[in-house]
Formats: sequence, structure tokens, C-alpha cells
Amino acid sequence: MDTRERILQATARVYAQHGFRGATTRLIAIEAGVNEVSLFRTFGSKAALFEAMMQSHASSLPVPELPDIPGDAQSEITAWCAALLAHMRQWRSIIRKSFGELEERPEAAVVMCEGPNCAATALAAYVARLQAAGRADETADVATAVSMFISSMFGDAISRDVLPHAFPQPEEAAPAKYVNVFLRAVGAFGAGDVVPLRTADTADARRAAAQ
Amino acid sequence: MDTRERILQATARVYAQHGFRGATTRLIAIEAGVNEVSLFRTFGSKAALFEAMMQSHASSLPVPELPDIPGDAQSEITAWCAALLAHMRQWRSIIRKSFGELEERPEAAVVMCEGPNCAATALAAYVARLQAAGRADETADVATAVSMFISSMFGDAISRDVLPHAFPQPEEAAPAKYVNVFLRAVGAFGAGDVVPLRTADTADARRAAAQ
DNA sequence: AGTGAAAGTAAGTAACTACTTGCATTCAGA
DNA sequence: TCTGAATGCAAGTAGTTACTTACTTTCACT
Repeated sequence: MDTRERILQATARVYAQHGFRGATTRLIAIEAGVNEVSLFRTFGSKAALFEAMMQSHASSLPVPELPDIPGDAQSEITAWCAALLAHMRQWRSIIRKSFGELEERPEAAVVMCEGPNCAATALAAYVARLQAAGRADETADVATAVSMFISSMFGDAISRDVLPHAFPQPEEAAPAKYVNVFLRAVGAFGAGDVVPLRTADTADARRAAAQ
Repeated sequence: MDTRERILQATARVYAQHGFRGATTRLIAIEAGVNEVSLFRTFGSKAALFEAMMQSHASSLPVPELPDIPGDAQSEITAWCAALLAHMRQWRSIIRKSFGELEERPEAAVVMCEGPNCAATALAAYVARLQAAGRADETADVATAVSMFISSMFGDAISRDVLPHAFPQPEEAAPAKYVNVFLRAVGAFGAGDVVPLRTADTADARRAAAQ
């Protein structure tokens, strides 16, 4: 690996742990195993180095895809969600840092949000396809449900290690649970399945039985 | 207002904008309108000053409450949610900063999460009461739905100003929309109302009609 | 008027930070 | 073997930061 690439990757690691101000050129040089002067020779300044680092991250964005023709919604969205969540968890430190430094360096946070942003439109389009196939409630507030779903990924990715008890499901089981709740919210159900929906009548019966 | 209080409030403002490292004692002193030496005379060190600031914030936490006996769930949760969201939006800069500095100062983020944490347990308890009254689906995954709901508040509070188009609803309308989606997810409906739930039969009919 | 605590002023210290300069070393290609 | 580009090394500069010291001012209260 050439010097430039080693510096860029070291910058990402140090930035993830210490933020912009805390990521001193000295620390980055040590982490990259190069001389501090090489940073300035290669990138000119600390600001330029960070810009290059952000660009190289943005260009290496792996976006999972949802099928054009929906099959089993639960499993398809779960797989997609697991990939997205894994990606966000991997970058959680950098996401947190870039959000924390939003007032001082707004571009960084915008770059970090490109992925989730694409994900939101992809999911909304998928649900629209479900609706078109008569497999999701057309009266559901899909836009709000999608934004809540993406926020849930976001929250899980950046808060789980701080507040483990706020996330009742283990990491691996979370995607399926999230998707399950989401599908209920948009009134979706499996192709041809009879989903166990409740009516007010059964609720009344249950209430009567409880007394 | 005495010096100590002025310094504490100035610290919160400067920290919200510049973070721990960027919040220099000089900046804080200027913002508080006091001499820099007074900071050290009053609090001893910058670290102690920030600890005091965080404690004073934690002790001034206004937690909205949900009624013990649920009435109209939609409006009750919406009012509660609006208060919670307004509070989180007000503190969004500090929340972002404390999360961004999590690796270096984990306590700060934990303090900031106490509010949302209480909120989550309060909401879960409220839904449990709805379930006990037969007004919410007992098979719903309430724990996951609640954690997703709180994540949605969190995401709205700290991301809306970065990615406005990721939040389709205007600020004021958002709480009602969020609550609506949430209530669908936990299968809740108004007391005695017959909610328009769909069955697979109606879905099949619609699909047939579409062809 | 006199006292004492709280606050301001001026100056300084030691450590750190981004960045520069000048020179020595390595090493692949002609 | 020579050359030239990339890299390392040692030292330094100017600015910033947390924190200190010593002294003066303000002002409520006796």
C-alpha cells in the first residue's frame, strides 16, 4: 500500500477516535507509520488531508439493493436492513464525530448521510411496489414510517454501545424485529398469507374476558 | 444571577457550539462576561467545570408524563411526544457534541440519554396499560416499537437541520405522524372504535381489481 | 470609616499544535 | 554507476491552551 493510502486510512481511524481537533498530525503520522512531514508533503495541510479522507470514504459507499419485483418482503427487507445496519455500525464512530462537529464542519455530516439517504428512497420505492401489488396498506403513511425506520437504524448504530439496555434485542436479531414492526406499520403482509389482524370485535371480546 | 451560574450557562452555550476541545476557557469567560481567572477560582479546572455543567443539566430535566389511565391514546401520546421532541431539539447541539465525544468522555452522552431513557420506559408502560385494557394488540412487539419510536425522536432532533428532506413532515406536524405510525405498529385503536384494518381477502380483492 | 470577601488585571509558564526548513538516506530505473 | 524522486530526520517557529501568581479594585456590611 502506498504512502498516500496509508495516511488516508490512518486519518480515518484517528479521526474516528479523537475527532478533528483531537486527530493531531503527529498522531496520524504515528498511526500511519510515516513521518509527520510526509503528511504535509502529500496533502499540503491538515484541512486538505481531511477533505481527501472524506472524499475517499464517500466514493467507496457500498449500497445494498432491494429487488425490483418484491418476493418475501419480510426476508428481503431484513437482509437489506442487516447490510445497511452493519455498514452504519462499522462507521458509527465517524458518523458520531461528523455529527458532533456539524457546527464547525457541516460537509462531513452530509457526506456521512448519503448512504442512509439513498436507503430511505430505496425502501420507500420498495413499499410503493408492495402497495401497487396490493400487498401493503395504501392508506399507510409510508413516508413517515420509512423515515422512522431509517432513524431506528441510525439510533441503533450510534447509541447501542452507549445504552445497551435501550435496545432490547441482541444485535443480530434486531434487523428482523425492526422490519417486523415496520411491516405492521405499513400494513404489509406476505404474498397470499392470511395475516392475523385484529378487529375491534376481538378486542372487545378480550376485554370482556379479562374482567 | 451570580458568577457561578453565569459561567455554567456560558459553558453550556460554548460547548454546544465548539465541543469540549473547542470550548476554551478564554471563550467561556468572554461568553460569561467574567474574567478567565474566575473560572479557575470557582471550579478549579476545565474538567471540573464541565462536570458541574453536566450535573446541573441532568438535575434540571423536565420529563413529560403520560396519564395513568389512558384516555385518547393518539392525542395523549402526541402531546407527550411533542414535549419530548421539543426538549431534544432544544438540546440537539449538546446531544450531538456529547455523542461525538463519546470515546473520550463517555459520561456526557450517558447523562444526555437519561431523558429519552425514562421516556422509553414511560411509553412502554403506557402501551402495557393499553394492552391490559384490550386496546392494543397483545402480540405486538412493544419493546422494539418503543425503541424505534425513541430512535425516531432522536433522529429527528439531531438530523433534521442537516437533512431536512429526510424528514417529510414539517416540524410541528411530525409528532402526530410519528404517533400515528407507532400506534399502527402496536395495533392500538381508540376506545370502542372500529378501526379499518385490512385482511388478506380485501388485499386479494384489490389485487384482482388492479389486474 | 474600616474590613473582608469576591472579582478584575497583568504577566508569565510549560506544554502542545500546525507547519517549515535543510539535509541525509533509500532505491528504482536509465 | 549515476540520477532523481520519495521519504526520513532533526530542529525550529509562531501561535494557542490550561493554569498560576501577585497585585489591585469593588463593594456590601459593620
